[in-house]
This record gives sequence, C-alpha cells and structure tokens, in this order.
Amino acid sequence: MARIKDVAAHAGVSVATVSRVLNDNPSVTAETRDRVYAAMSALRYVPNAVARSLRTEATRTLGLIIGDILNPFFTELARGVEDEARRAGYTVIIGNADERAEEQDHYVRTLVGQRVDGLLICPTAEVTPLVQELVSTGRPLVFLDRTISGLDVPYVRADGAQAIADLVAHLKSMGHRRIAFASGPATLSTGRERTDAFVTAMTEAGLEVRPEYLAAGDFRESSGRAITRHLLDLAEPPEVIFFGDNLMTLGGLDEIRARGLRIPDDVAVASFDDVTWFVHVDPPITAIAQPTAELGRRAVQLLLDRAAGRAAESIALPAELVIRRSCERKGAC
Amino acid sequence: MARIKDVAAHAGVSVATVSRVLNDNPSVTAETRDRVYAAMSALRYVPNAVARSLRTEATRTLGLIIGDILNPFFTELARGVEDEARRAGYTVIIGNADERAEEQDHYVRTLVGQRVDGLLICPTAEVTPLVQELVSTGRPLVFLDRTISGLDVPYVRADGAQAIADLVAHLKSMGHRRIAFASGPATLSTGRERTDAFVTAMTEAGLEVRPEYLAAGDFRESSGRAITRHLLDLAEPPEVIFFGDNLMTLGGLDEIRARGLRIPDDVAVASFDDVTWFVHVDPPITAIAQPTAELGRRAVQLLLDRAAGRAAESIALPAELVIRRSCERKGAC
DNA sequence: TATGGTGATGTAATCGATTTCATGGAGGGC
DNA sequence: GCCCTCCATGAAATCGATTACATCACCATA
Repeated sequence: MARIKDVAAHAGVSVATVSRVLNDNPSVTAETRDRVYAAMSALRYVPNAVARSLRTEATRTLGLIIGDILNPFFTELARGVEDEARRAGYTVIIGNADERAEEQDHYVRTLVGQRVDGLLICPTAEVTPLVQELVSTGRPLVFLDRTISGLDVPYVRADGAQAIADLVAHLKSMGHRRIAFASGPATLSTGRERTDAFVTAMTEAGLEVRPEYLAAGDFRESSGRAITRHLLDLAEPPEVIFFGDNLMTLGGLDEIRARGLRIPDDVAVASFDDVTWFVHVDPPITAIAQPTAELGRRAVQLLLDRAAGRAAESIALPAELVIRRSCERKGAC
Repeated sequence: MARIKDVAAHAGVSVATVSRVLNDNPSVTAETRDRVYAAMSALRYVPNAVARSLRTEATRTLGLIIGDILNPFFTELARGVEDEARRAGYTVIIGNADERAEEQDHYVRTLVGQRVDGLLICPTAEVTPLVQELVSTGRPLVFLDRTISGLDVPYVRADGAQAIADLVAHLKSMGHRRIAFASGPATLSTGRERTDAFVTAMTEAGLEVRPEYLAAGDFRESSGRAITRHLLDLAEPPEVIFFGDNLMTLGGLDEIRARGLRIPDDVAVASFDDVTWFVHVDPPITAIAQPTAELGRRAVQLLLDRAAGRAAESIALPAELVIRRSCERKGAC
C-alpha cells in the first residue's frame, strides 16, 4: 500500500507537508494542498492508523465489553454506544464476554493491548484481579449497566426500583399474592439490585416474600427455563413469575408453553427489560422498559468527559413499567 | 505505561531478549525467561499491539461490516464470526452500516486505515466505488450473507430457493392461492434471490403471481408495516403475506395487530429468517431458518484461507422451512 | 593450543506516521 | 539598501515493537 513517503514523492514535497495536509494544518499553501490531494487520490492513499496511533499515543478507538451479544438488551446498548462514539469521531471495538469472567478479562487484555482511548465495561463478575489492576492504572473507564461496589469507577445504569414497586402494586391490584422473582446472579449488581428492590416493594406492599419464590439465574434463556420448571413443580406454585431479564423470560415462556399452561390464567408473567416482540406474544408481556440506547450514549459522553479530564458524575436513569396483559387476573378488569 | 525498554532494564537484558520471550523464541535460557516474566508482571507490562502491528504489518484483527446491528440475524452472524475468529486468535471489529451505503463506506475506510488483516462485508448496496476499489487492491475480502454480482469476491450465503419452494408447496396444500411476498430491496442480492425463488416456486406450483402482491421493502420494521398496510388495503387483499426477513415480519405483525385481524384466519403470515421468539407469537410463525451462526464461522474460515493464500471456494448453505401454525387454513388438517 | 561451531544475547535498522526545530525566501519598515 | 519578521517547507528525531546481523563465550576436535 502507498505510504506517506510515496505521496510526498509523487507530489514533490516532503513527508512533513503531506502530514500537515492530512491534519488540516493551516500553514500549507492552497496550491501545495491541492497537489498533495491529487497525489493521494492518484495513489489511493489511506493513512496508516497504526503508525499514526503509535506516534500520537491515541487511537480514537473505544472498547466496549458486553455481557452477551445474543441478548437484545446488549445489542441495543451497543447501538447507543456506537452512535454516540461515531458522532465524536471514535470507532468502537465490541468484545463479547459471553457472561464469563475469563472472556471479559481476555477482552480487557486485548483492548488495553490495542491501546483503546477508553473502556466501557458491563462487568460479568464481582471483580477480577485484572479489572482491579485496570482501575489502578487510571485508564479512562466507565461501567455500563452493571457496577462493582468498592471500586471508584463512574457508572451509567438504569434504576428499576420505582418501576419494580409499580409492578408489585399492579400485581397486588390484580389480586395476585404468590409472586416469584427469577432474578439474575447475585454476583452482578443488576441481579442484586432487582432482588433487593423486589423484596422491598413486596414488604412495603404488605405481601409475603417466600424464600422458595426467590431464585437466581444467570440472565440466560436456560436458567429462566430451569427456574420456571422448579417453581411450577412446587407444591404451591406461584401465581406470577417475574423474570429478571428478557432472555430468562424467553426461557420461562418456553417451559410454560411446553406444559400447555395458559398465561395469565395458569401463571402470570412479567419481565424486567422490554423487547420489541413482547407485544406479539399471547398475551402481550407486561415489562419494565429500560432507556437502553440512552444508557449507551450517556456512557460514551461520560467516558469522553473523563478522558478529557472534565468532571463527570455517575448516572442512573429510571426504568419504566409497561403494563400489558400477561398479569391480568381471571375476572379482573 | 511500561514499555519493552523498561522491562528490559528491569530484567537486566536487552529489548531483543524481551521481544524473544514475548514471541516464544526457543533460544532464550529458562533462567532468562523467568527473569523477564518477573519483570513483566512487576511492571504490569502489556505489549503495545500498535507498535507490534506497525513492525509486523499484521494486526491479527478482522473487520466485519454488518447491515443492521438491531437485526437479530446480523447479531447471530456476528456471534458466529466472533467465535471462529477468536479460535484462530483474531479480534473482530464490528461496523454497523445501518443499511446505508455511506455508513458502510465509512467503515471500509476506517477498517482499511486500521489495517485489518481481512474484511467481511454484508454489502448494503449494489456496489460503491470504494468497494470496487477495495476489491482491486487484492486485500483479503469475503462477502457474507449478501453478494455483489460482477465482482470476483468469494462469498458465504444461505440458499433459500428450496425452502421457499417448500413453503409455497405448504401454502398450496393448505388451500392458499393469493400469496404476497414482501421482499427486501432489489438492490440487495438477498432481496432479488428471494423474490426470484418465490416467483419460480409459485409458477412451478401453478399459482398466479400477481404483480400487486410483490413488494420490495428494506429489511426493516417500518417497511414491513407499510407494505402490510398497502396489501391489506387492496380491493382483494392476499390470504398470505410472506415477509423477506424477521424485522419486516415484526412490522407486519404490528400492522395486523393494530387492525385487530387474526392470524391465520384473516391473513396468514410466514417469514424468511427465523428468530427465537417466533414460537411464542400467537400463533407461532412459520419461518425459513438460516444456518446463521454457521455462515459466520464459515466466512471466517474462508477469509483466513484466502489470506493465507490457500484456495477457497464460495459457499451456499441451505436454509430450511420450519412449519408452525401461522399459515394454517380454517378447517385444514 | 589453535580453530571452528554453536548457542545466547546485544546492537541497530526498520515499520509509517507526527512534530520540533531549522532554513530560506519574500515582504515590510526605516 | 539593510535588517527583521513571518511564512511555507524540509530534515530528522520519535513512538514501541521486531528482526537481521554481530558478538561473545564456551566447548569440542584436531
């Protein structure tokens, strides 16, 4: 491929001048600039970003490590991140941790090796030594969706406490009493927070939280299915199963379908995290919608502010209850 | 950050020796190797991939340009690509073209600038000058899902012709005659091929292909909805609408729902491209499933074979009809 | 003992850009 | 006409790795 040296020779100038043209340095004659541009297109020159990055110590690249690329929540998050990064002139490298700490660490290593200008992580575990070390290096870092307590890292997340309280109130108004929650893993902040919010909301609503109705999955389809199986096999199964994310809801629906049970008559269903197809399920699924793409955009803004040395605070955006028909009660309006 | 020079000084050796350790060069004493490793971890050294790439002219990075990151088809494709690339020791940079040729070109430029070792593109347009030029540079390139005729670029795609014929046979056996196809854009090979296969299958089945039942969308939700609206407003609306991809199906379902029509009694629905939630729709959607992740994996193998100078042929993997209940006829079977 | 081979390590060039500092010419003020 | 300033451009150092080639020590063989 053509190098800057070739362009310089072709245009009859020095490499310094070509570099100035590339970087819009105003101290280049219009006439020289034109000659350089002509040489660049004649040689189909594409500047080598690798060489440039080595010299400038900046890659104009951000790393994003998500929990699971097959989860539409993370996909939409990635979309928000990408849009905002693009607007700011950055390229995003997405790493899929597949909800495994070692995969996450692999991408941390790779992205640090690539010298990304900043890192957005949806941490898949409590902490790993590598992440701890990463924090201490002071490299621009923001946690997205999930947080890790005890580390001084700014975060952007959704706050579902109010929405969960609204959901519990809705379920209570429908006459439901036996409500189960299939949450995410207790090792993730999102798993814990949702469980805590649920327990608090139930208690404040005067409803009993049965220990056997509280299960922790892993935010994947199979665990939603397994938990549903277990709950429905209880001597006294719950009237409602509230799932901690959209994939667990999907798994739960599979199990309910396989048993030939009807929603909401045999068992009602609600989901934390809303996805487009929930309106097409029979019946449409009541869900808590997160401002997903906005989380991604805000995270990029926060990261770039941090990287530029500007002050920037952590953000929690409220989630919102969307009532559909999957929790209606026989005979209730 | 610590550089190779710092590690060398700390271990009391030259940078060449450290480099040898990094690259598993056998001509380093075990004792020296240990000292170097000790120095690396003491300094928390992470090799600078930027510098390494500049020198070796290889980035161990592949670029993947997909049509739409919000489309689960592309997400699963990306997953397949990522898995296989990872196995081969490559990192993947995903660019989202958002179904726009200029976004696609932006990523082509960026990824070529980053000197990726190979490029996987799901082209969003017939051709662009930039893509044409890219082909002529001989850089390792594979088209994925979609192809561009007239360019000598190997591809990996799904072949849906047989599955579409199977679908038409199924619809016919259910007694359906007025079948509409809401395909993708004629500018994309996938849009054209599916339309051609549909027309061929209809003709061979002895069914009439009404021009007003053939519409081209853009593989996005809104066009599925718009086409459905138009079809249902016809003086004689179709009995079945077959959608060209999963997002158009989603849009179509929205419109059908909004009108309060029932599937399949008022209008039957089928989709090219299957997604997990189709089984939960009421009724479950009959769809043509593509070997999506496998397409991604094979594309990486093909690309790496090409890059290594090995012979490698284009691949078309068959798609398969999955019959569910969305096309059943009143009183049929 | 001299010679040659072998194996471990070091020196320095190199990749392709950016950037500091130097240079030479044009133009303006006196 | 002289000197100073300013402006456009060039020469060369630099970023952090890899690698060809040089070097040195050590040992075996004649």
